[in-house]
Amino acid sequence: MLTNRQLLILQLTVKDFIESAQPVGSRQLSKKPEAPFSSATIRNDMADLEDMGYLEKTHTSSGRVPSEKGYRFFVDHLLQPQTLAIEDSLQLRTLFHDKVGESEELIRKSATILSELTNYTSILLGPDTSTHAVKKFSIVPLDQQRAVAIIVTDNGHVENRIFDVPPGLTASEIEKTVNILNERLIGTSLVQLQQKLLQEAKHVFEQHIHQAEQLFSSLQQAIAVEPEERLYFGGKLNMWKQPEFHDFQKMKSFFELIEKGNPAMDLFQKKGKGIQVRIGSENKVIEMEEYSVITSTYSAGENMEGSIAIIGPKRMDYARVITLLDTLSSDLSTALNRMTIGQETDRRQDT
Amino acid sequence: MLTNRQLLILQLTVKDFIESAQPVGSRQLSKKPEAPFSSATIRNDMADLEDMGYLEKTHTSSGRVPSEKGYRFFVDHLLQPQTLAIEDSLQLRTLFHDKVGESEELIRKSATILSELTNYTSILLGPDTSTHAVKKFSIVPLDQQRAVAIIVTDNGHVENRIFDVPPGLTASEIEKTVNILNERLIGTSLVQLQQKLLQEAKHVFEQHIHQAEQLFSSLQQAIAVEPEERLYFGGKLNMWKQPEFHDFQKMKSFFELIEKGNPAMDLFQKKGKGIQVRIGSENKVIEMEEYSVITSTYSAGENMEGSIAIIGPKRMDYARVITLLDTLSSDLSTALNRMTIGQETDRRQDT
DNA sequence: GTTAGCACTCTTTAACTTTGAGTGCTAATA
DNA sequence: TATTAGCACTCAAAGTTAAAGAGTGCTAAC
Repeated sequence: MLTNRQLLILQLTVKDFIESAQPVGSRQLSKKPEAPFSSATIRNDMADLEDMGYLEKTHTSSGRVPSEKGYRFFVDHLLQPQTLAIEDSLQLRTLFHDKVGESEELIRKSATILSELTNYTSILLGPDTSTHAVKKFSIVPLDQQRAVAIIVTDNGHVENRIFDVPPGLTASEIEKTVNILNERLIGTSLVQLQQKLLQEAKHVFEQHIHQAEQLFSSLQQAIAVEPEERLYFGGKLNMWKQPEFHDFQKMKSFFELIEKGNPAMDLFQKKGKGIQVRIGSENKVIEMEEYSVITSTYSAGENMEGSIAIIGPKRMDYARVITLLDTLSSDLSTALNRMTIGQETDRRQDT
Repeated sequence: MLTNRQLLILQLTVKDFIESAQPVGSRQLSKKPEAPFSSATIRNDMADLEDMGYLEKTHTSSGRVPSEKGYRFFVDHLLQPQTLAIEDSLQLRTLFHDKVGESEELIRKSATILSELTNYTSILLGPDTSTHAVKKFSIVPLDQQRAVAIIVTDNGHVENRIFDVPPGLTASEIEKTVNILNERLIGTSLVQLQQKLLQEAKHVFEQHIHQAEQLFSSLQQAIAVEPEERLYFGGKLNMWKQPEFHDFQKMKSFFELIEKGNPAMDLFQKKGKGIQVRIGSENKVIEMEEYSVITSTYSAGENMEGSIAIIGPKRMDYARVITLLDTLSSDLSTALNRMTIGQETDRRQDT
């Protein structure tokens, strides 16, 4: 369908526009050594490419700009495989240099570095922690009315919530409560906690504890760990490093999009593994029409998955971001998996 | 020094400018029923006020704009005491309706509401938690190499940190460790923790625990609670509701100021109690010249203090913000104090 | 099939004009 | 003496016009 020269010209046009953010004209292209054709020749090819929908003009006599179809073709067929620049991989490496205890920390840092490296906005979705198993319960009374419930999960995450203690409950009864919880509910995943609490622990409570109902309902509330999806942002402000966003209205709407969170931009509509590129309206959301999103996934141990997204202008440096995301997500996976290996062995010993 | 009419005109000028964000001219003012003078009269007075430095012109034939001196005079002498609008106080009240367990939560919410009510950016500085006393220690082993150290303070705050466990340490030894910590260090404030750990607990460790040194240094790291100043922001984006910030560069520099955190803007240079107003260059920082800051303090129990700041354009609605801040800070104080009363009684019982 | 040449289009920039709100000053007025 | 009307003047903002520059499409020559 497309001649070799047309392919070349399309590629050069997209590349040039990605760099310069300016519509590229035939004369300009013809000056490049990679395109040793006259401007007229290029003009003709460009006209054809425009007819086929790969290029667009911003106005009748302007240079060409890639259409979404053009970007899509570029990403699918014209992307030259790239190796990570040395300085990039050095930067990435620093992430794993000083070892960090909690996975959350590592993920947060990844978001930051990614945004610094790309100059786009990065959004990391943490793995769904609700499948983590409870390692230990603890209750610390604060005063007559209140106590802190603490849940430690097997990945080292600590959830805590303050709750009301029924008046007159003695310290020994609280101790008993903790014991019951620990006996009955250790190993339960956070999602199942509510349910199991009812099934396994309720009757035990009623037998042993004074004022069981009140305590129980308080506990139930405290234990209701909301399944908050954890989003980590990097470089929220980066979009204004892009010239096409040097504009008040655009920045404003971008921020509103970001701050509003995922409702509008359901970024992580994961279909299949590997790296996904969504260009402009491929995001299926009107607010995202001006942006491209590149996503990838990483694993954090035993069927726990997180996602990485980079959001930038359609005129994004796809090649670079893709390789960057590729290596980061695999590095992140190994690092996070190593963190949980210990647990696995450990858990096996427990049973 | 100033005639009554001049005072009136100054007041009206400032008020008008605060509302409209437009330089105010003599003719415009003369139309207001509050100023039943001819434009020429007003013009003369304005000229005088300009000579005295209370007003400025943006260019030779423009209307007048308050100078910093003008704002200062307005705030000090011309502010009419205002009562809180009903809808405002209703909004504020919602804060305290549904009771929240942890003080942090309440403070965070205050920041949000304040920014919504004012359309400016709010920054709340949480009380210095490092003086809180430890209520309970706990250590939960995760696997052979790692464990979580948990510290609960008497206000219900939970600090946790993952640390390395020296290989070969037994479960009973960990239990012993926790016991030692709880025996020796409960009631210690977080600031003193490091020091006391060394003084009181080190020798005990050496007597009872195998591999004391390694464990001890791990613990020491884990316990090093950084004295992070906790800042809570509300309405970071609000500045672009102000017309004078409908400008790319200004918004950008405002964000950089905010994100960079306090180094540049040491907002909470508290001098004296009560409400402080700092206008433009009174902030002593070049980056803050365009902004005014109004601060207030609240108490969170027994000589623990937090601060509230509202940052907006110099053309800020001082009257409203001041009353708002006044009532919020006192409401917040009572709420937070009530939270800690229980503890006080409780702590007395302990000793 | 490629390229040179040319007329044409459209944006961008700068220069110029107009309009409107505002000022300062002077002379008249209460 | 304090206020006001009147008038000439200034300046920013908005609109208009003109020129420059980059690009296109098309035709004819190579």
